[in-house]
Amino acid sequence: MEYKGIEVLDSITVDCAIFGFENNELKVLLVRRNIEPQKGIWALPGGWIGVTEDVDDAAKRILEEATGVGGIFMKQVSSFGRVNRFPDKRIITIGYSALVQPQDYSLRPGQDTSDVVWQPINEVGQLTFDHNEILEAALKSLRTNARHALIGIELLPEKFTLSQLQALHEAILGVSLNKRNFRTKMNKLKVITALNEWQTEVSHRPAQLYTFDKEQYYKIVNEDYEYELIV
Amino acid sequence: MEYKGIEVLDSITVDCAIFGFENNELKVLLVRRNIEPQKGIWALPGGWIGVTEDVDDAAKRILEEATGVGGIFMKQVSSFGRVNRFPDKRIITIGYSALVQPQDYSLRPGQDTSDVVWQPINEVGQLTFDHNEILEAALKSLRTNARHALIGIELLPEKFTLSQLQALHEAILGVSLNKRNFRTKMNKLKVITALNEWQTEVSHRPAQLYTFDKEQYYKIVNEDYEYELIV
DNA sequence: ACAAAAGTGTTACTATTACACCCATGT
DNA sequence: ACATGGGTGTAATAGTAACACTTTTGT
Repeated sequence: MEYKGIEVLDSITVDCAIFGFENNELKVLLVRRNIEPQKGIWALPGGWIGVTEDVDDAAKRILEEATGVGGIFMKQVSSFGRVNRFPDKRIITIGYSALVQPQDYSLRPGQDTSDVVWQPINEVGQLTFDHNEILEAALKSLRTNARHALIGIELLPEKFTLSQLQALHEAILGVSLNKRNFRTKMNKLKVITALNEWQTEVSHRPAQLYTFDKEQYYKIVNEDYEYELIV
Repeated sequence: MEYKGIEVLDSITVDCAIFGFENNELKVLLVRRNIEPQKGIWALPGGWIGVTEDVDDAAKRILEEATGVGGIFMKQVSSFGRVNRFPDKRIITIGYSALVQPQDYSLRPGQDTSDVVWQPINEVGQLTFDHNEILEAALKSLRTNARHALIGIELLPEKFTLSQLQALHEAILGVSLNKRNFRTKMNKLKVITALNEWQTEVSHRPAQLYTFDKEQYYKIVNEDYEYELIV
């Protein structure tokens, strides 16, 4: 099958759940379809896979087309293969997920979309096809990571306060956490480093700024719980 | 594309990593390819997806064709989409995984395979295409479950001893565990129930038999760590 | 002085880890 | 009697959870 002059696979697509954190809210990138079927309905950004393109690369390209920025690490979530998930035609889709900082991106609709927005995760309505299901799977994987305190490096600015980090975890997990214990845990994990800098221009005691200890952070991410044995 | 008289998708396949536990060893089901390309090379059982068949159902059917028994729950592991993973043709595959008891199955080669064997996990050599990678991903997911003590109900007989259960965990995780602590943990999780029955005809103190508390077992499985929060 | 958010002390409880030891059976 | 695996007691340490309190800023 050909699409925009490129030979693509005709029964597989990629759909992306791109998460951002802004104003202490977890948001997801949605586009409004400007083509049939389901024209006008909100959807996760998605697209076809080139015949000579790795699926991981297709996911990156599709994100880039939707947001204007590339080089983001896309993680595969799962594939979705029910017969009737897409009307008229049999299409299997592979769901991908990524975490970014909305302020780094200037959104512009792609060729087949009329709008692009950062939608608060609690205000996502009915999406097209099985995209709500894909989004749920991506969220679940995000939560699994957050429970192990391995989230934030992509979603927060270089310097951040512990309250911001806690708000992020609360937004992702959808629960409220105990301040004292959250801090104890973060310190114990050694994934953050205190800077000799403080917030300014706030009408209360300024919070100390922190950065992620990238070495320790990625060390834990790559271990991937491999050594977390029972007993 | 047509295969054995059925219309199938032509650039997607399913490959299955089927695990079994026998003689205190973790094993995986391998088939020897009897068609080109890579005829004669060992592989995970796999096949095409019917145009009117859910991908999950395709996985079940393929397992059934390889082992002669159906109705097993197949869990999706991941998809594999590198351009050159399959020679000559662009094919993306979706990896599935299942756990069974080898003694329940009588193996017979399918139409495109010359042999089917239960291969000990430590004696798996070079497989065809990227099947070693698919197997690794399936194993990793299996280990993640085992670390949370959520393994065994599919791999052990109805009644089993705690030593068998421990041997299973050790085989999957590839480590040795402390007997005392293993038992304490299993009891605490309440996923097993002691029976009023003991081993017979062993030349040492007979072990007490246990069953899984299915309700508690599946309750934990379905929670899927959803409530295991940090802090 | 007060509001607001940052940040710390402490305690009770639960889980993990590591050893040492006892028990019941067949030979 | 002893070899073999089954099975338990216990104590030190580490992690979790809950709550109360102090600190520093702007208004």
